[in-house]
Amino acid sequence: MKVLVVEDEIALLEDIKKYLEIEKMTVETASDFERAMIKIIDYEYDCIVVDINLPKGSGFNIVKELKNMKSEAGIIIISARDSLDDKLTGLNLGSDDYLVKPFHLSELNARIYSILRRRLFKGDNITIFNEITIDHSAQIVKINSILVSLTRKEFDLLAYFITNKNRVLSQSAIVEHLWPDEIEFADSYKFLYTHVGNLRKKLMEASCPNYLKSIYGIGYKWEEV
Amino acid sequence: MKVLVVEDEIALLEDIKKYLEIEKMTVETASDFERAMIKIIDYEYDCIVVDINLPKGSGFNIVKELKNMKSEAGIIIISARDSLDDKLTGLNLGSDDYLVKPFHLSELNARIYSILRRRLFKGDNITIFNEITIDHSAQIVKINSILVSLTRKEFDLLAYFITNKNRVLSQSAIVEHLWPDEIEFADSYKFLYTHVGNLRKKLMEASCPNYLKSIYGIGYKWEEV
DNA sequence: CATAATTCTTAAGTAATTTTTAAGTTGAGT
DNA sequence: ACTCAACTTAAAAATTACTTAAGAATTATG
Repeated sequence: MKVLVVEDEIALLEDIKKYLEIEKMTVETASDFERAMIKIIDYEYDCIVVDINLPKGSGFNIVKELKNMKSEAGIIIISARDSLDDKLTGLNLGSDDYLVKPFHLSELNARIYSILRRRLFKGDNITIFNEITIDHSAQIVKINSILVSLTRKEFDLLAYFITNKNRVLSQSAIVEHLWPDEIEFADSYKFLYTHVGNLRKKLMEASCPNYLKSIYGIGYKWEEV
Repeated sequence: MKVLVVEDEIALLEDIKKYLEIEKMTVETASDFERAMIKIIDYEYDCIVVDINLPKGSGFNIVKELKNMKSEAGIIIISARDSLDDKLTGLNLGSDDYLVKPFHLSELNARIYSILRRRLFKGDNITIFNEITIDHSAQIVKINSILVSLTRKEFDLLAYFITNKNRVLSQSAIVEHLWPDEIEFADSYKFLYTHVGNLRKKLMEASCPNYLKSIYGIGYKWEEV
């Protein structure tokens, strides 16, 4: 796992580097636009964390250049500005995530892992669980070869359950996975019940056995057998 | 998750203890080098949070001792000094993380969990006691490979007993651990009897030997052999 | 660009499960 | 034999989970 961090505040840069290295990533750093571009051209990274406010050129230009190069790297923008405009500009240009300063290093770490996980699903990626077939790239689910129409949240839920089968998933873990942006409502799981309920109903209508067990006080578990 | 916090500022020590207990960790404390070493020798911890500036010996020596003992515990150093030297000394000695005062308790919590996560990849978040297997992350208990369904209080009780096997636990210690919020302990421990009773019944139904001894007038003890 | 259709979220009411309370019974220690 | 601690049981209270339906917010469509 190779990460490039582009940031001109040296103290923060060092902190990020150290933290990510403890998390077993290979981290390289650059503190201005030019050096960042040199590294980007020379090496392939899995993920690039870039500050918007840089000497000698905006971080947005780095995102643009990456897209021009058709780079496969995930992009996380960090910025002191919290304006919606900046967020949209960043995401429109093709960045994968946007983090407002100040943030916890653990949060940055989580988002990098999230990008990697998404990366794994790229390409024709098909999961099969008994009578259920999930085509992640096409967002299609078939049960006994018959197509089941799920909404996006329902699809994400099912995919998350099945890729973590036989493990107990806490409601907070599920919520954090399905709503990575929401932090405030992390302890309100009311809406999760609705989506779980809808998913269960659709699966039942497709005559799929009930694999999804509720674990009272904790969360859910998708059980094989 | 068992954590030892070594810190001589009592106020900070108490704050940390409270915060981590809310996060469902079992926390023990020590305020000087000697007492810390006594606890480290006697019990196994998953993570040790240690201040560098201690009465009767530097925190660095604790790290050294831990490494000499080939302890598996994760180590987080906290210190007021922000010098790179200290940081490097700490990390070179084999600590996992370094936190500069003042810090947010949530930050400390995140780093402890980070250590726990790393530990998870090593496949070690499972406690085994004879025929009993406790999976702490999944909150699952198996006896002779058969899943036993426990409520959360029952699970917490069993986990607390087994992680403190062969130690006499006072009722007040148990109550304080399972109900960290309650302040009115004066009203005896009637409810503990109920949960202990329920736990015993479930264990017996799963044909588990009776390891849990009552110590008249004091509390309970989970006895090996 | 406005409208329709779908999906997501909120809210309220209900059901299921766990926790606590309370009262009565058993058992240990003096 | 007496006293207090420990245990059992069952029901009330509290918490957590589910269902349903309607209001927002998205997305699709003409």
